[in-house]
Amino acid sequence: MKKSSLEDVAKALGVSKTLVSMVLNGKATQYGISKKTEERVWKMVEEMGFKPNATARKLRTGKSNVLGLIVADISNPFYAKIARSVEDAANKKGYHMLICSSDENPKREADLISILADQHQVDGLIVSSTLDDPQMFDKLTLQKTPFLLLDREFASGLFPSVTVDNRKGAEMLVQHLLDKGVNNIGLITLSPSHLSTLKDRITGYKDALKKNKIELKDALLREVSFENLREDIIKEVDFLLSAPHKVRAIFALNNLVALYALEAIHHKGLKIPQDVALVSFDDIELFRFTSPPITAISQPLEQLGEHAMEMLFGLMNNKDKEGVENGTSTNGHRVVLPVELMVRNSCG
Amino acid sequence: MKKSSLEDVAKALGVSKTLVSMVLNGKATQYGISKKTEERVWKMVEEMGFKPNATARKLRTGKSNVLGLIVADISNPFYAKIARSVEDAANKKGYHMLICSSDENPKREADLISILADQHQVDGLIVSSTLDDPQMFDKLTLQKTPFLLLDREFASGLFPSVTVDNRKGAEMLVQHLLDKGVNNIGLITLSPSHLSTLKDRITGYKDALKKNKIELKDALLREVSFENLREDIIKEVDFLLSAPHKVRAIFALNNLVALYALEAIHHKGLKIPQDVALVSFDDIELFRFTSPPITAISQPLEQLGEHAMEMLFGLMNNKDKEGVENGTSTNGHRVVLPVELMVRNSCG
DNA sequence: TTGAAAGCGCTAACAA
DNA sequence: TTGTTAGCGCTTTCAA
Repeated sequence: MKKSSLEDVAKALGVSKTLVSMVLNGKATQYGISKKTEERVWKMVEEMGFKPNATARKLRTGKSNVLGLIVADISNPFYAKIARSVEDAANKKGYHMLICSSDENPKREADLISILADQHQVDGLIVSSTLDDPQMFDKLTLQKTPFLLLDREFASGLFPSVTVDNRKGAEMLVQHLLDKGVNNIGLITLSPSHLSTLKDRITGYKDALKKNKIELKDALLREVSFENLREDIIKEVDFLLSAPHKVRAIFALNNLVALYALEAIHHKGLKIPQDVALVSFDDIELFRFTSPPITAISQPLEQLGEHAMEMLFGLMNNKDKEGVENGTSTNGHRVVLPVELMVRNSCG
Repeated sequence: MKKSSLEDVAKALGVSKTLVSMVLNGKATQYGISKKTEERVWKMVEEMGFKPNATARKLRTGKSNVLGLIVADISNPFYAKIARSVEDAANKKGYHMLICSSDENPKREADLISILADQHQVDGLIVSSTLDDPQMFDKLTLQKTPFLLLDREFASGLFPSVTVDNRKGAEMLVQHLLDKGVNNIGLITLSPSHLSTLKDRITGYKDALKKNKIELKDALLREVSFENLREDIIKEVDFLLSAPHKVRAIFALNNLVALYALEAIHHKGLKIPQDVALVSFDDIELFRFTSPPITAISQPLEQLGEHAMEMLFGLMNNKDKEGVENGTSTNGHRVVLPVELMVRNSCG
């Protein structure tokens, strides 16, 4: 059973492909096609089970109704939720998602961007980028591929982006610890350390200390590598909890770090929050179930997806309107969403 | 900066499109193109940053290097892990994934299948199906769209599939409880109840009881609805733990059920495992962190993806070889992977 | 060793 | 109100 084409439908009806195409694209009235003919077309389309070939359509119109999404790791619940929220928002507009994981590997991400944008020519691209160098995005801008940065942005702030207030979130988290009377707070971040999310969170940490006139000790800012997370974290937790620092709290810069830190702390036979408090960015469902439940910063994931789609569609439409020059400024295409402190029992 | 086409490259070199195409597809030697010419082509391709347009290629060859994946919900960590494992296996062969969530909605799933297979014409399709009626898959078989069922299959067993041994897993879980001396075990499954995974797990539960000569009480088999999970589970947990049944253990048929059951039990102020034991299918990372950690059946997710891809590629290749009639039998295209019991502290 | 030309299935400008 | 035709960018037969 071969799939039927526009031509098959047209032949079966004894009309032209044009006619069928016009009806299918809802342009029957626009072209003044008689109601009767239109109905005949619809009936035959139904009968033959005809579905327009998206590939051919794309080749002709340049539109595929496919968008690309690149995240660090789709199996990380944080990105899985983001992906779902983006998927839902896209579906509402008739789009589907090509989803790829970069594993925080810049080379891989650059390849993926090129594959999605240049080869598959997605209609739009959403990237939670791990790149340090904005060159790939300059290229996308030049070749007018609509794209936006999700969750992470570049220092320049020149590209359209939807992010959350990482600085503020970190500040809230640290302030919460200070309010609880803990002020010797170790921080564990991870490489690649150029990520805006991580930098902003560190800034938030510093801001909170400064506001409370607490001395910043650089030795308490630890960095672990993404490739060697587990071992590194065990080491750093050990370092922070031992003399001379003996921190009373650990601020994990993302959910993965928090999880491994939690294990490391338990492994040392220490109690949370009695012996050490633990807070994390990236609230994930898991944190409600740990012992004790972990205080974390929750991000409005559904809104991230919705805003991202709205903005991307704006960019996709703008693309056609030639007059508008957008490339040197984000033209208001920059959204920062507020975050929420989820207080649980990991800080006493 | 417009993207360059084959023609642009050809013109720049003063050769034909054919030549460039042949070189690009690694057929230079096959067609006896001179080394010198080949090199000139590669150089120009590099210089102009030319990337072949996958859409045009697809239209011509019928191959897009895109595969479809439909799961219930990509934000469910279980499916997120599966998706990642499938993505990795696909990438190794140069393929990328269009990923969609069906929300256990049969209508939605049928639509998605049609969109991916008929409109986008993916080269292959992997479905963790929520459908009761195999009709959609009969259609795919007829129109020779390579596909396979992942995680869930149909009673007929006629379609290619990669699943895990759900029956055995459930039996192991129940046997584990029995070994611990708990034999009054309530089971919570969920609708849609026709899913092979759920049915097989229930069979496993029954088999374990039978082998141990324990009477099966149908009243202990509870079903909650996917749409109203939380409330239903609270109700059923309540029912099972109260007189007259007063079960000593609850077997959650999947990870979502387990999570809500855990909350419900905690909410009632009961202790696990002292007051009631809890076990679950679908091991997720979260279960290691709950209090207490939950004993569960772990599935070989990476292997699921690998086997799925291997089988799908087999089907995709077979498709071309006309002689082979495969449609009435799975021709060995049916893999059932073993599962593992992860004993933790939720059973005493 | 290379090129010309057809055609994948669709849309849209133009013609009738 | 409907049809003819060109062409999106590529691969592939056939010819040279």
